[in-house]
Amino acid sequence: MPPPKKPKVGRTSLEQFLSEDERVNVLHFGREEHSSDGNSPTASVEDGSDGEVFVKSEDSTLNGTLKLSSSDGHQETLFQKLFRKSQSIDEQKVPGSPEQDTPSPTSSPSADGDKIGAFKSYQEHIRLQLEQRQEMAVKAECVSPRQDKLEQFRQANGNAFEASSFPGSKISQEQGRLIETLVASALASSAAQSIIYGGRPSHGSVTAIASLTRGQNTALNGCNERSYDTEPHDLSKKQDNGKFLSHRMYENFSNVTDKDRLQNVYREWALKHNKDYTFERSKHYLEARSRIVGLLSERSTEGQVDERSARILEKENIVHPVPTRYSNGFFSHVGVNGMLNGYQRFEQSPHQRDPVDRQTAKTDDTTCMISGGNYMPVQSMMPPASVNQSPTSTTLDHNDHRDRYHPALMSPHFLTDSRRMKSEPSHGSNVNKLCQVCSDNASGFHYGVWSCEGCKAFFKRSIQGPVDYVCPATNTCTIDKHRRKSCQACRLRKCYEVGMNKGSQRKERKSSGAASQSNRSPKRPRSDSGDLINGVDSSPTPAKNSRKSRTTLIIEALSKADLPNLESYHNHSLPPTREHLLASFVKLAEKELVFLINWAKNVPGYTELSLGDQVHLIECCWMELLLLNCAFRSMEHAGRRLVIAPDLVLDRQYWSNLGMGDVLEQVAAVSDQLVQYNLHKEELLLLQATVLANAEVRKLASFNKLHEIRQNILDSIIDIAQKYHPDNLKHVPSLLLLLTHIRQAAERATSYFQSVKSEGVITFCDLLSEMLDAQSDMKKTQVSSDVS
DNA sequence: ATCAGGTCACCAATGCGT
DNA sequence: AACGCATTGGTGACCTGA
Ligand SMILES: [Zn+2]
Ligand SMILES: [Zn+2]
Repeated sequence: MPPPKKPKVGRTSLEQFLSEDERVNVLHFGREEHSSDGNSPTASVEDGSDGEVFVKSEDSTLNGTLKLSSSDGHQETLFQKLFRKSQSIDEQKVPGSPEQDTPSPTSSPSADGDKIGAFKSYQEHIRLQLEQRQEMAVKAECVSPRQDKLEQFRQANGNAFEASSFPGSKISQEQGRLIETLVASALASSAAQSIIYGGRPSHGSVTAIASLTRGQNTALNGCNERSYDTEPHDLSKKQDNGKFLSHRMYENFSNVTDKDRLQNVYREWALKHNKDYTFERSKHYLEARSRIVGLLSERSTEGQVDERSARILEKENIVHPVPTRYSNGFFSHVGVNGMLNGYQRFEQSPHQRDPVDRQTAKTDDTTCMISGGNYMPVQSMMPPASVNQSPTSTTLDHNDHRDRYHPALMSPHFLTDSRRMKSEPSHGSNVNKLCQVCSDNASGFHYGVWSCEGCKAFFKRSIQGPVDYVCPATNTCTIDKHRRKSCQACRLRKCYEVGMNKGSQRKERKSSGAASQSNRSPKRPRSDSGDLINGVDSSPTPAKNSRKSRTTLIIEALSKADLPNLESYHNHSLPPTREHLLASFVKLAEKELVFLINWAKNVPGYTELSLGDQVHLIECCWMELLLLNCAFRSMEHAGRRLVIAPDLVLDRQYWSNLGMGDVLEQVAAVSDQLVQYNLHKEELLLLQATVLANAEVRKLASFNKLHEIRQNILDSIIDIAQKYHPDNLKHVPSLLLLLTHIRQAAERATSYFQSVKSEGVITFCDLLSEMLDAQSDMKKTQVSSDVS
């Protein structure tokens, strides 16, 4: 028996994803309604004497970090332009914020002076602030702090913006469009940083950036009739519980231990004195992420990433941990009695899995636990190191060999099931065609893919009835002719991965057969196109045409990997309590995650990023993508219902049952906006890709590549918007603005998941746990590496 | 001819009784 | 513990109809 898995105790909630800076900032934001004295040491957006708006901060390094974090250095300038006061952000003015009540470490003892003294005084400064805010929060009432704050700000500054605000203003349409675009990009970037820095090693810029976000949003409120807000939904509806981010964060923050606090403070301080800070990962980064690495490393249809990841894995000597326990819920739908022929229930006897399908069955005395390696073929890209040699494993079931063959003894004789000899496909057109799922001989073009009878039937069953497959290993099982029965989950995943689709019919395939060489139609529905477009760098062609065609290729690639709408199999006979809903929710999230990771591999260029970067991006944005998809699915309900899954549509009244009512409100509001923008499916695909490509702004190892990907996707978005919304110049920026809300919602949701996980009531599967732990792990390692 | 969907022999796994 | 038997449910070759 595998040892029971220790529940990983993480930090409990939002604090997990907020840097000290951001906490402080938001806390302060919440506080200001009560103390309008403006005695604010944190950064905030304020109007200057003549309508000028600038960012002030306690932090003298603010401007430096802003520059550092905005990759091209344009945003500050653009932001200034937005408010027509190009001189507004004055580098000299910012640090010396006159309201500062405590000297900041950078303003008094300089970096070259007594650093320890500086640190201590800064530490003390933070401590005082914390105490102050704790007091303030106790006094705080159940009023939406930000709403008041915004209203206050609006009243104070409305005129300044209205003077030349759009619409119906003196500003030309082009100017208006430009401003919108700039705001959108600035927002997207700042929000990106907010979440990233929030969950990870903090950075001095986050305060300013968070403020920028809010400031811009608020400013926009004054400018734009669409009335964007820091909340896309009606804040007045939320006054009843009054649990806004700031308050909740305060609650969580006040639980941070002194040790954590000091660590954060030190980290912050260290970072502030290191302007050349670059984003680095621990060398054990990938080790702690075996599952996502496994998924990312799995042989894709194009098989590009595999050699590299294999090398990395080998170098890092990654051993896939044995999955110890899975949520019982995952098996609750496996048949009436939980019986599962050919796929033994893992929770009961993982070691009894069909020995035929084990690559390493010959080591059955030591290796019988299921691990990713067990299912890897020798020629698999997964290195041998991934085979778990856990001594804790039990023995294989030898009684069940019967007519089975040993993989090591594979021979044509063994490979043929004598009882069920398949008659060879006689028709000439299918000859040479292999099943794209299992490489058996394809019997035809089924569900949009060349596939064998078995995979066709398997997919048919999967889309017909409720299925709830869970991979007992690491979602990296090899699916081939002989092992396709080993793991239903991976088989189904592979089906989707190669493009199987219920609705897909073969259309323009007239001249099948021998004519395959001659008609090189640009629409290559299958894998060969993947290889072409996965390299974003296209051959030198006329710019316009290549961009157009690139858009087509990108959209084709994204469509091919489109995320399926997975069923939740929520038991509707159970009362819609928090636990039951959450259990289904979490279960669904894990399944979606698997598809998500495979989806990402189809984003053109993604697999060319370093493996570490791939992991990092996914970790940053997985929840965003899930929520964005949810918003899209829910479009037909106009914000009143959320389609968590096709079989789980939640009415608004139940949203709070999940304990994340605010998150769902946000998602629903975004969904509603998507309806207004008449979002097309192709646009969604590109937005998803945008979220992924924009998940990190700091210099990753593959920074240039990522930048290139991002640019290409943005080009495509613009192209598509012109196609579907030629009249609406604001369409693209509007969509990008919505992403900021999605990011915020995702931030909240992730935090909430984290706290749910730490409660221990609901079992989180390993992949999800890994994702949730990623932030805190990275935080820790970063802190230690910073300190050292 | 092609393909989605149905059919059913076959098989593995399990539980129960002897 | 070993065995036979019944039951359940996944698999895939084959069938059917559009
Ligand atoms: Zn197949
Ligand atoms: Zn699997």
